[in-house]
Amino acid sequence: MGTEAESTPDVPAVPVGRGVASVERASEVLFCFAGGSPRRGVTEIASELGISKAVVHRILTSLIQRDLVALDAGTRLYSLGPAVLELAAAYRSQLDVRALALDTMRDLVRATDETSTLSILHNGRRVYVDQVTPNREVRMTVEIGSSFPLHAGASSKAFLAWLPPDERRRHIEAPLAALTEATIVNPSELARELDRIREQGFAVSLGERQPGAGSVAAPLLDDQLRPVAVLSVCGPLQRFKSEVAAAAAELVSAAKALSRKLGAPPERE
Amino acid sequence: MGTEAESTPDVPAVPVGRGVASVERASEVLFCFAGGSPRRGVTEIASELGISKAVVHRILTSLIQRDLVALDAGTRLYSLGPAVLELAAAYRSQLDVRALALDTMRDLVRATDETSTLSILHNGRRVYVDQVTPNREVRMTVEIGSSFPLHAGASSKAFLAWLPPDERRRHIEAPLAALTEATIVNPSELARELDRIREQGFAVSLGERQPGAGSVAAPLLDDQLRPVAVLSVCGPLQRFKSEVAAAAAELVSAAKALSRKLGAPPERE
DNA sequence: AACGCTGTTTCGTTGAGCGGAACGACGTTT
DNA sequence: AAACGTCGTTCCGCTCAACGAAACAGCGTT
Repeated sequence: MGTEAESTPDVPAVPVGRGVASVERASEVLFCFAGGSPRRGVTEIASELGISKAVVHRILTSLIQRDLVALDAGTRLYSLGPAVLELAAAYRSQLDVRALALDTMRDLVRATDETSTLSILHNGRRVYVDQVTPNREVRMTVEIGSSFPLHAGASSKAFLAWLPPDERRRHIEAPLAALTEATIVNPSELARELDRIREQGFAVSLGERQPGAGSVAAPLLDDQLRPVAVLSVCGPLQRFKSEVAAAAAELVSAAKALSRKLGAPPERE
Repeated sequence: MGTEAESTPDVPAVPVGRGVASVERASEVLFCFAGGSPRRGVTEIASELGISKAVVHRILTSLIQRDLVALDAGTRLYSLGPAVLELAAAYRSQLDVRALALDTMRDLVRATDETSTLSILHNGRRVYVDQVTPNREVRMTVEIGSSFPLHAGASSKAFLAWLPPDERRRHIEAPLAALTEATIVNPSELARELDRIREQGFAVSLGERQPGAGSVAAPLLDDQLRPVAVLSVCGPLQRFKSEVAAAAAELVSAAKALSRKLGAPPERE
């Protein structure tokens, strides 16, 4: 029986019943395209995942039928297929946080004349799920679907600051990579920063994640006060510095209004 | 033995070897979220796909482990998970046509001051894979990943016009839904239009797919002269009407340059 | 309190999927 | 030009993992 204190916590907590092995292998195959070289052969995949060539080949054949994987007939190399776009479009359109936040994001852009973004937490990283950009010559844009670590940038820090203590600790204690010169890489300094963020209700980053970009971010909290998503306003660092205070004020009131719609109790003051 | 003239050509032509049944079922489960209600229960999915509840449950459990599917603990309803975004981001980043066309699209936007889009063919429909928008108060935007039928709109017609005759015929003979008042729904009229498009080298639509939107579109052709993707310039109908000729000229030269990079032979004239 | 509806789990049976090995198609090397 | 290496693909008998009917367990409703 023994506790679940495994040495390799690959699958953190799976109290659910058994799944289907071949489906999980198929998922592995899919994701091996996401990280690493985009076009790969059967042998390469098989050796990387430690399963037989025949199995990889059969799985790829199945995935091809649904266009989740594409086969270049010339090179005999496999890659992701167009159907993943279809799934992603469906996911985004049914993501209720996104639908809920969209109008507010438009308002934010109107009020600040800077870009507004929405991020969710996924797999220990932060992923952009939406953005609204202003009509300006110079404006900031992000790549929807791209992901970033949780210690750098305003949106990431906002997540960390409102995550449960144990999750927060896990991310702080991991080695903190310096994405830019401004990234906070000292764990105790980051911990202090997170406390301050939580106190003032929003996070600020000036080039911590990306050089030349600044942003303010605040969480959307559900009824358990867990951060469902993070809303941000961001722009080119140069001009954004002077806009931080104003943007933060708009942002915080927007985030609080959205949090209430998500079931968070109104501020007690 | 009998020929493969089945009554239901679900899988058009699969000369490849057998796949893995459970992987194909898992794909079915995934896609059932893409069409229809976004949040569904085990029983609903099982009855729709005609497989047992236990199997659906196990498949969902497997997909959850990779975040391809998410489970709302409260309602016990399943939906697509955030990992599909990850796959889509990977797909888009490795789509070579997209990388190839991006600079040209930026140039097009600069020259026309209207939105430029890139579409690919998938599953008998057209899917937007990228767009570049101009810095204007009023501008057109499309939803990346959303898909449309092949008979309405400039980009769709451009695909049809350059598809092999049999594929073209298949799409023309199907019932043509009127997406707007301007949609061409008469098969023979559409056939004539496609011939004209092919002759002049680009397609024009004034509100055929979406009311109030106009566009010109031209195909990117590979060495087999097959349409790999379609490039378009589009904008709000009101002002776009007067820009059609100029936009078309820019578009056609851009599309020809890209086609050459894709291996298409230079124009013989 | 009994019903009807979920999602979940159990368990014995069986056929689907596994994988080692053979095959065939290229490209490179000798 | 023949031999080799390497790739993707296919074959086929064995095995165990997935199947599905049925039982179970929560809910909300009647």
